[in-house]
Amino acid sequence: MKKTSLKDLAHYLGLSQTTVSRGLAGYPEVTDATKRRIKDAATLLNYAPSSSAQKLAMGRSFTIGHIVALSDHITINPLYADFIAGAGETYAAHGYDMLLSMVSKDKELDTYRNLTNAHKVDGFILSEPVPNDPRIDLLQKLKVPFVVHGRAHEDTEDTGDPAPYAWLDVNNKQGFWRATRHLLSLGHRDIALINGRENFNFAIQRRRGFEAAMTETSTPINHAWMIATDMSEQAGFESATSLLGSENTPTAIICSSFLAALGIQRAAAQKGLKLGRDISVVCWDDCLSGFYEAAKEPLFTAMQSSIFSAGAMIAEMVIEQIAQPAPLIKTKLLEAELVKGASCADLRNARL
Amino acid sequence: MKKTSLKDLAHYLGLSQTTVSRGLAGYPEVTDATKRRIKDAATLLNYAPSSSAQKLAMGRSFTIGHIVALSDHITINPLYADFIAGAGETYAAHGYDMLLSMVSKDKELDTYRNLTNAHKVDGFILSEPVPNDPRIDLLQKLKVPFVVHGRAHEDTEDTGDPAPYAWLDVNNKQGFWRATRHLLSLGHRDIALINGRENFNFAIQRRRGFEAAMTETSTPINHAWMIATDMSEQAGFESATSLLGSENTPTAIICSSFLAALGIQRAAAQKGLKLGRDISVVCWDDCLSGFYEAAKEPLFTAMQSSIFSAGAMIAEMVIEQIAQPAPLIKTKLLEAELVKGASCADLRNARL
DNA sequence: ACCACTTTTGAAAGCGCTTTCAATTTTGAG
DNA sequence: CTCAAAATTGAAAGCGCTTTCAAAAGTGGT
Repeated sequence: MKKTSLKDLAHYLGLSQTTVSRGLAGYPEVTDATKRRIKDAATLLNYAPSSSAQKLAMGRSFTIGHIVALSDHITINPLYADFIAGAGETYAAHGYDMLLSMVSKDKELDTYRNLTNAHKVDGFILSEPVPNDPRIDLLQKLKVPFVVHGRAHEDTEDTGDPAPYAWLDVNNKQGFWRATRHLLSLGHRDIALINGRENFNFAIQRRRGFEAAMTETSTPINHAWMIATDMSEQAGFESATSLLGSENTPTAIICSSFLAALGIQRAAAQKGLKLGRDISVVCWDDCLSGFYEAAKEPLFTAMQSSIFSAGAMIAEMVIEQIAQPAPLIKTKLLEAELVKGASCADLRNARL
Repeated sequence: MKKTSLKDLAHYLGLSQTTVSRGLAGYPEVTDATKRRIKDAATLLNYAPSSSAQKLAMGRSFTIGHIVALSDHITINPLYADFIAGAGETYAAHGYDMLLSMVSKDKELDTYRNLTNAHKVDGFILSEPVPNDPRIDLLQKLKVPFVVHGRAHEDTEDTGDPAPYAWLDVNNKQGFWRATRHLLSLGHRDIALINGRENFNFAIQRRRGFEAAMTETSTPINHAWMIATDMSEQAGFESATSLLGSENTPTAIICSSFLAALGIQRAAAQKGLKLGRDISVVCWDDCLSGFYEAAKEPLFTAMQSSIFSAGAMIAEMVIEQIAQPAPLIKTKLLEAELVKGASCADLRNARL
């Protein structure tokens, strides 16, 4: 059976294409009665509008581009997977599609250019920005809507001030500041930091938050206890093993990922230390899906910020920006939420 | 500056749209000289054809759909990420785009239907087929090209016989048969299996390969040594710890993933056993990117089969199928390659 | 019954490309 | 030179939709 076109449908109904088109789009000038008739016939004849025709007529593509640059070794990490899952769900809900383009690093900028010029996308999401990111310059020059996940420029880090581009980021500094204050308020003073590597901005910001909280409470910082490493279980295990191995050990550890926290737990267990009694842990938790058993009280006290919903929100942001006639630049700074788990000891009621 | 259209370009060149269009597409009836002229002007004016117009005119979308169904907890595992990275690269090389749609399980079939009816894609890649997969039925009814990664039907497992749909799969049974024979040839008889869970077909096939090799050499199978568990580092660690903990231990372990092999290594190390001397390991290796340091001799003896290139090959397959006027169903069975590493002891030269 | 509105419908002009078919130019054999 | 065949170019008809603008139909106050 051949594909039914709008024309076929209109002919079948004895109406004009105009009316049918409007009816399907839900325009108010079409009577509810005819709208019904149209929709029924559409399902009956199994009609679906041709998206390329719609795109051409409307001059928009209803597609958002995500470009991931592959280096020698690919980097679609689980964080990114969760992120695009969140975005994807929102796109679907708004009738948008996601165009995922995987290209080698050297073709990256060209790909942004081509997708834009060919009108294949109405906007972009840009991930993992680096300082003075050339992609941002390019997209601004191309005048195509885009939202950055994270921030590329230092100066906007703390305040969340309007920047020349739209972004969504989580307040990493504030998050670790709060985590540190929480431990301090429980009476901890010997606090270690197992952070991510400082290639990307978020790790720097988290360290600053930690330092700020320590400094403003006149708590001495032990620099031997500040570690910047991978955000993996193994790295967490190794770092914690070394921290807990010396004679002088911290009473609490702040770490940058849930996975690392699991490693810390393993290291502690191996040394016969109990989490939340002998050693306290607060971790950053991106709420990766598939990591937790449901219906359980949280294992770790954590600064939680779902990367899935970050994806969803950023998707809303591009869609909104596309809808705006004037280029409106919005930014959004998410605050991580302190969720108390069973991993922190209160030192103020010292052993009775 | 406004977007340059074909009309603009033709006008600028003093040629007709027809000629310019043909020139850009590389048709032979256009002189090389004018072709040059056209291409130069195109780059000069920064011309890029509107993809929606092209799609409409040609009746094709040059887009391949990948649909991932999200359950409560999302499952974009690193394997799938590598897979679509491989596919994505091939798409880019052939001028195709990838449409990645993330929808909840209950909307999955509708999404296939909609994308097809709206002509948003020219074909699909279908992942993780289950027995009697409804998606396969649907796509066949819709008469849209598609290739399945893996096989849904038992009966085609062993022979690679033509099935009513196109697929690409790796010969899991043969792979583990070879791995087992390899260990047997080195003099091992006490071989354990740490397999993936048997929800999906590949784990069943691998077990069968193992059993076949053992049976045909009249080597007794110890069923207590056949474990089906997650394919994670932790699961590998735990399984190996228990295998190596009893008084009666295997001399070799075959396992279903590189990650699990790492866990086995850790368990062995903890018990003071050296890999390739005290205990031998062969693993299945999907060649996930980002897991190995470059320029190193392989850690494990493994059955290697790159999932990245599986993605690339399957992409070629859909593209080819789309190009065929008649619906041609091709299947491709990949053989994993036995790569020898440092993880296997040769028991035939017993301690001298 | 009439007029001035307000609703509802439709004809037709795009959107920017590909492609058919016809027209024009070039080529080369006689 | 001539003329048929080959090579090159162009006019115009779609592809299937949206949307402008005009026409037709309905509404109600007098």
